[in-house]
Amino acid sequence: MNARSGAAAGSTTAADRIRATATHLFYRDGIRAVGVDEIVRQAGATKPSLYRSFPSKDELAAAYLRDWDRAFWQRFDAAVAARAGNPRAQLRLFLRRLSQRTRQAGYRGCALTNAAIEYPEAGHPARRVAVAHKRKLRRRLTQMASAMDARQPRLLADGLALLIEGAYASSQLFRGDGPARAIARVADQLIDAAMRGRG
Amino acid sequence: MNARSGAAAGSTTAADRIRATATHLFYRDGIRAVGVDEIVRQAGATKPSLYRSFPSKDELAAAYLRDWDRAFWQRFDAAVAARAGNPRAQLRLFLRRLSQRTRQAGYRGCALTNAAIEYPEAGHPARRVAVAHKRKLRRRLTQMASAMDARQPRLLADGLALLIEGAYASSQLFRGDGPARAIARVADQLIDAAMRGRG
DNA sequence: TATGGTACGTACCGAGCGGTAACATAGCAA
DNA sequence: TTGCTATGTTACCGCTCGGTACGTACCATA
Repeated sequence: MNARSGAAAGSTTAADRIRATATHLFYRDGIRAVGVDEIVRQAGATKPSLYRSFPSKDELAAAYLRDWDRAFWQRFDAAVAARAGNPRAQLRLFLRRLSQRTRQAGYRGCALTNAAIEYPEAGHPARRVAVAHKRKLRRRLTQMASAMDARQPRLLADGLALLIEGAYASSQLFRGDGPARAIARVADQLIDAAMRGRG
Repeated sequence: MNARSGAAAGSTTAADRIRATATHLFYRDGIRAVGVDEIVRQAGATKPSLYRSFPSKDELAAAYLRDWDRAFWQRFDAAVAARAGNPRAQLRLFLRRLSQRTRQAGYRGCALTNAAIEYPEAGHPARRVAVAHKRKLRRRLTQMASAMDARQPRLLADGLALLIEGAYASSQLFRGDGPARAIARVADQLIDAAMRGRG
């Protein structure tokens, strides 16, 4: 009889429960702050089960971040699909939803950014995932800026990237009514500036 | 005979060397990643000396962050003094210097933001210092936006705050040529937008 | 030369860390 | 019945963590 009480009671396999519990705890408390004992305890599993499915805690963290990356692009692509053919509206929708998320209780910013800050060491598995994600985001933003026919697509993309990262960080410093609430309006000003004298 | 080799060889007292070494290691590796043993070892001191000067590692971290806060406002006020009476120029100078700093080797963003991410728990001493700092910064930015006679000072201040936090975070994800390089130009666009139709 | 304060080191504590070895068990398919 | 897969159980490893009880060298003053 297991004492499965935590985040993953419904899952079937131990690996799934461990992954789900790790996701919950890593995001809430930070990766370094959470021990593997605590993870398996809350998952209703044991350490050998963890190490049968993941070669190390670092790799478990990397898996958690890959999950996050996947979920991020689902949200991103959902906004893109909802405003097909209109990159400016796609961006606006994504940012408005992001701004709403930052106000939710328990919001702790971007797991990938947080992990990169927790693990500054160059080759760390968690860091690798984070860096790859951010590069891809920057590319996507540049493509969208180009599709909008912005005057300097790279400059607009970088401005938007700064706003997004700023929303992630500041939402952890101000609860609820921080600067993140302004991101959609401010992004609009940036896009306006980039479009001035265009279609 | 002590083996003082690290960051604080010139200092006289053990407390000073410990503080200087902690600053160096905390900033480079993160607070959680650095043990007190490593600090005192590199400071050429011992743990009792640490705990005579600081009640706990958490309070040592808080002291480190208070130092950082002080240094930040020195940089900020230096830019203000160099462009007396011209808040827009003050901001531009500060951001240009910030953008340069983000490109330096070993730059790891804002120690206060990093600490807040490492310690999400509400009452943590390190977090307290970080939150107080960010509130003060937001107030200062709002004052400057008002002094510029911006249309919506709070909105401009929040936009600038997002850019600044974004520069801190993204400079840790992209080395050298990340979005942070654009912060001064992008901030100018925001200020332009806020001033449109004004003096 | 005795006293007292300051500054510091030696040696240790219990607890937790990430990770592993050896073995038991339950369920299911051939 | 056999064997495979997935899981749990128990016990352990070496190491590091933050933190402390206690002893000591030095130095100024009297």
